[in-house]
Amino acid sequence: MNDTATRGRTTPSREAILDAASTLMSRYGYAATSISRISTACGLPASSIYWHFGSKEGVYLAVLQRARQTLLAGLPATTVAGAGVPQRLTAFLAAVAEVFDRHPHDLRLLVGISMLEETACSAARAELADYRLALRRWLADSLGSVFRIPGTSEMAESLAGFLLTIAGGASIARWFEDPDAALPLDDLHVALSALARTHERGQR
Amino acid sequence: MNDTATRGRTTPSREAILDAASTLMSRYGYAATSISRISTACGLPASSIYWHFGSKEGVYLAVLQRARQTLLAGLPATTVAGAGVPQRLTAFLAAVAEVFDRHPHDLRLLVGISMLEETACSAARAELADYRLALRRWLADSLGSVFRIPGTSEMAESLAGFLLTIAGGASIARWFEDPDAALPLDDLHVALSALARTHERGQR
DNA sequence: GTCTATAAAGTGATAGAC
DNA sequence: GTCTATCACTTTATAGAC
Repeated sequence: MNDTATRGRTTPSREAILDAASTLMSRYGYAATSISRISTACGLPASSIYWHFGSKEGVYLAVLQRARQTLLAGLPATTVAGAGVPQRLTAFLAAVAEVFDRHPHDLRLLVGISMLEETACSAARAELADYRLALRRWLADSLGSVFRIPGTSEMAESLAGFLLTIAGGASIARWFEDPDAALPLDDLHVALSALARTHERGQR
Repeated sequence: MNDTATRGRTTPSREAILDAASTLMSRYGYAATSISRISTACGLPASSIYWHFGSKEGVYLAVLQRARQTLLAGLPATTVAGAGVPQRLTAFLAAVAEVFDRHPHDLRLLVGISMLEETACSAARAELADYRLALRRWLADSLGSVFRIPGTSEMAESLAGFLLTIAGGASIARWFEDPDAALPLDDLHVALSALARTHERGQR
């Protein structure tokens, strides 16, 4: 990928290409999404795609960056309101579920985008790692607010990791079994409450 | 895919092709794994691959079938021994973790194998669904043994679904972050115990 | 910035000798 | 069952007119 990716920040045609590419890639994966399919999907010739993004990997990288921005921009504040821990936990989990429901597309790009070991350039790997890290950060800070502890505490980090794992697993389940599957909110409430109690007792 | 896939059940060359194909597909996904790469990896010409499996989809299907058999054959008995529920739950989770550690390859085929919406034939979709269902069945029966309830009870099924989700999410985490990441056994013990108590109280 | 045209390589799949 | 050779097509990517 050369530096042509820096040309033209948010022109309509660039966005149209990214729309087509992200739809196709989240559906079929990186390898199975060809430039020609993107071209027919967005109506622009292949050479325009190369002019904007330089290479197929350049398209992939731009798709990931936009997906990350979209999803992170849609996250609510990490300050959770509510009288007690159970109420705040319920409110927080509802917010998580809403993000989960609203962004199946972007989450699939994060979670299920074909294999990465050789397919993607290191920039794409870094982008995905940042993506995941930002989600984890948001979860930990929000959980800190729920339990009135620092978001950087071991407990908040640990609970965030557990929740991120479940969100990833639920994203798989949604794709394998039921496209409308939601997060198991009740189970999560019970499980996170129990884990929090264990942490507070200092048993870990 | 034609019926040539039924020729020769377990000849050495057939196994060699499947070894190469499953390694490549679990690493790079279905779309990014070409017949020629399989050919060079196993040392047999492309035409031999077509003679054995009829098509690329035929190879994929055979890979999935063998992965399923391998993984399911390695599952321990669903009867869990131990004095009390906590002991049996610990023993069971250790067994799950061992399967998780021992079969990263087969689990990746189940979980991460590129996108499926159009790539795979319906036979492959059915194979994957069966695969997942069999795992779920084993989890539910084992959990039934742990809690001394029927494996078909709502509680066992519900806990199995929760655990399967986490195993899938952990498989993602293993691939994204840490190749040696294991299942969060302590967290799972706490979470499953709490969920079981909630079920037994009939609160769900 | 977008168009047509095309190069160079790789793809799935097949034919036919042995 | 495995080999070489090959077909028809698609792939990524570029050249150059407008």
